[in-house]
Amino acid sequence: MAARRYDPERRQRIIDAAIRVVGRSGIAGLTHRTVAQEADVPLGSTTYHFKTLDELMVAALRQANEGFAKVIASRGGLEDPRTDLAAELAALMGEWLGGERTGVELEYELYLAALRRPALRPVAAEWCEEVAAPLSRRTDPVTARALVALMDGICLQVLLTGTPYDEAYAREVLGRLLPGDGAPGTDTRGGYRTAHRGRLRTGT
Amino acid sequence: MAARRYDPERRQRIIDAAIRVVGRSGIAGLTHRTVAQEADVPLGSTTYHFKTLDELMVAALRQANEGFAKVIASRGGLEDPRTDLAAELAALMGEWLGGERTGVELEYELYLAALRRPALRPVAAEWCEEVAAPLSRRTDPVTARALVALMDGICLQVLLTGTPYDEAYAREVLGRLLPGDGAPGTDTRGGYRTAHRGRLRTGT
DNA sequence: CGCCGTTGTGTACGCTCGTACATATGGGAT
DNA sequence: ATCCCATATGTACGAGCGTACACAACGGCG
Repeated sequence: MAARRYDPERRQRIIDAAIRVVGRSGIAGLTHRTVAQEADVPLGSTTYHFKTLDELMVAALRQANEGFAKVIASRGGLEDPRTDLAAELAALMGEWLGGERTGVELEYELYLAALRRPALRPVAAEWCEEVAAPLSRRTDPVTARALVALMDGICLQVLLTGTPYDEAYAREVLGRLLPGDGAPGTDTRGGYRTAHRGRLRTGT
Repeated sequence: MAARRYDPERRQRIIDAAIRVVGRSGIAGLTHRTVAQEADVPLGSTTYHFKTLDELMVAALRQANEGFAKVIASRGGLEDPRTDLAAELAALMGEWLGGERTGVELEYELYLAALRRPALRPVAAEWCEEVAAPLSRRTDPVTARALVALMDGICLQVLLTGTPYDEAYAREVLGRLLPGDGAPGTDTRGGYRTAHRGRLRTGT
């Protein structure tokens, strides 16, 4: 394994390894040693590239954010003004939550770590803005921020309580947040049913 | 259960100490030793009463939940159908977030810990239901759940990104979630302004 | 009154952690 | 070709962790 000297991708590989470690064992399992082992580099290498674990987490969170941003971008429907925005978002969440729990846990854990680690807060703020930006183009900035907040809240309820994700519910309440630009469902008073325009998508 | 070396307050004091420790140093700082020191009991005492740290966290989270439930209950306005529910909730959040950050961090950290610790999930679920229950009496269960989700999301955005809490914004978007039961603000399209009935409250 | 099992306490063990540091290496400036 | 220093590595240290386990205390029972 020698001949690893001068490895310009070393830093990147360490970040990738950190993400895998957090995905597998959570932030609690993130140490210089576990990352070194996962990346197959000596201990000194991780401490050299990232003096502190916070630094490593910042890099990992930033990279995880980019991954999520790609997922959003790849789902073109968000920009198309003819689609039902609430339905589109609800479907997106369904897809995300329907995948491996590991990936979702990973991103949320890094994101939520900002609660105690001020170093992560700017990155968390970036994430909020990045997600809200494309939504702002469909509605307005205030609504966009609220949509992000509600999506966060719904995802957390699913993840924290173990309740299964209910896409119709998500579509309904997301729709209520949209300013009355033509349709959505504030008319379904005492509980949503099937009263929805827009295409239907299978939940998770 | 008889009174051997009967110290019924011992267990409770350990829980209280655990809450203080989490408030000060976060979950990462929660160990049998730190709790023992904080509670001024020997190390063996904490391991005796709580075989595992998860067990201790469950007790701590449950107790923290009770504290929050009291805060809600003490704010009578929620039950009074004449008050503006969205404004009431926004004010409640303002009060909560305006207090010491420690307390808010504490509850959220324990709550969010359920993401990785299945043992905490039933307690987290209880909390959701406890908060949603009184809201269900004012609207319907679906709306109540959505209100809780949105409040969570807004609080998290404040806590994770460092953005200051904007009570008028919260009131506006919470109001949009309410089914059109008479008033609130889905009429303010492209941005909220001052268009609100109900009393005004100073933000944090 | 004196034994006994439940309940509480103190200490010591093995492990992993972050950190520091002395050393090796090799690309690029000269 | 030579030298220099940012890069890379291996090891050692002290601190803190969960856990185990032997021992002290004391109410109930014979």
